[in-house]
Amino acid sequence: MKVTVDAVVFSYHENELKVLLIKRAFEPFLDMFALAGGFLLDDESAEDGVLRKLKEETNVELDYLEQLYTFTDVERDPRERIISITYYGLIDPVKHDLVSNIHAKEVKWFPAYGVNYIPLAFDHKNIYDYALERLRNKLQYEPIGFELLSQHFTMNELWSLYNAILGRELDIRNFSRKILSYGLLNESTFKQEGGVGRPSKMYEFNKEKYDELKKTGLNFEL
Amino acid sequence: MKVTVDAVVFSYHENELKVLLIKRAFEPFLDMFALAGGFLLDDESAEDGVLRKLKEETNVELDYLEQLYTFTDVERDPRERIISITYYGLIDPVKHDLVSNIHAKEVKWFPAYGVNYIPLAFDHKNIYDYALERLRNKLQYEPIGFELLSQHFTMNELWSLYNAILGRELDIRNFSRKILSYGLLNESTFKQEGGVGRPSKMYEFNKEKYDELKKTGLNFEL
DNA sequence: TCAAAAGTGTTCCGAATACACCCATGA
DNA sequence: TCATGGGTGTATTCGGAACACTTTTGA
Repeated sequence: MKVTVDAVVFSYHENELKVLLIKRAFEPFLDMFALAGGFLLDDESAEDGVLRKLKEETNVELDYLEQLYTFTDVERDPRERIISITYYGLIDPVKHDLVSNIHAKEVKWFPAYGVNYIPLAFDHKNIYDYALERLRNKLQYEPIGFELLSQHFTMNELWSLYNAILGRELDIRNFSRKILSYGLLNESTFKQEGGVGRPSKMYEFNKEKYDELKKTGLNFEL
Repeated sequence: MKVTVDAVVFSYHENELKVLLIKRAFEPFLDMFALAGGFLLDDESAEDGVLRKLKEETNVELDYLEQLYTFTDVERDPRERIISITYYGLIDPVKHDLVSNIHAKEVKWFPAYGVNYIPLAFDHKNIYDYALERLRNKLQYEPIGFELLSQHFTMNELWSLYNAILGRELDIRNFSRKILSYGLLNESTFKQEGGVGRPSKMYEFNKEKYDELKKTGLNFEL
């Protein structure tokens, strides 16, 4: 039985959630857009396989990777029986530059909410939907939003990201208070540059603190 | 690459959460306890494969089945590269009778909290831990507790089940109010039999109502 | 009529929400 | 000094937690 790995990679830039798609350079589904991915090798774990394929096909390196689901429908691949172990990944926007290569005809960020209008190869639409739902849920009870921002960010940027992904307008004052109350953010020495009005404080996510709190049973919410 | 499916099957009887294990009849790990499972066939989905293997090895038929995680460590099987798609299942206690067969030397329910003291084959201990954690989490935000009870049950039985799985004593009055507030339980025409004191009302889970409410965005909690 | 367990009502507290005002900065 | 966006404080509301009493049944 053959096994592939596929990844739904999200990024947040231009005030929008984006997803990484490639235009297929081979049959089946030649020239159609699809998730990055490919066959898993015998000497690598699925995680390693995903990272390898992403590097090959898109040149991105992830900051966060989580297994999503394994799709096993008998008919999901027109060639033969192939199951797919799927992942979703998050990436720092400063790393979002893409590099063309022989594995794909095109590599591109698509607005996440426009993907519905693009036909995708295989059952990749299902996988994408599943990933988006998972991202939305997870965002609300795990501090993963930071993975989609640069190391130093303003509260407003974090808030905009939450609004964009959750699709509703949160009260920024309550949001800010809540986020800060977990003590997971350090004030950064960076200063916001440009823009009118009072410059915002910048923060950075304190991963060590998070790992420490997780042991004692932190429950992050909203 | 070979692919197996493995299942962590939970049941609740004798006021205890139990897990289904089999004693292996073949190498490797001959005579060791392990999860039910086996190789996935080319013409079946993973779900179908799990149900087939469970039927073969233990004769149980599940009321609830959910994919857990796919384990892909290169070294997880001493024979060769084998990945495992794992599931957890829940079963109505009236169906908990087990049947011996040629696929396993023994088929047995173990108290869930005693599994730590039993060496398990392969990486099945990891899988089991993962399943228990998932069950605990899921119990608190999806109405799956009913799947572990008979069709007709008392509020006290449901409450005991929650206490046993979550490992803490909930306030039964608040618990009862909360559960009933979702309107997912129908009062059953059954009457509790035997026992001292005032007989309890019996309820049954209304799955149709649940499916209906889920569409309009129910969020069950605790 | 008594014991045992089921069932209902009420108070209290804290967190979530909604909302208004003050502050810092650059032009 | 003024416009712009950042930051803080507070009243209100709602749900969760804690807790005590009444009801129903079988013996």
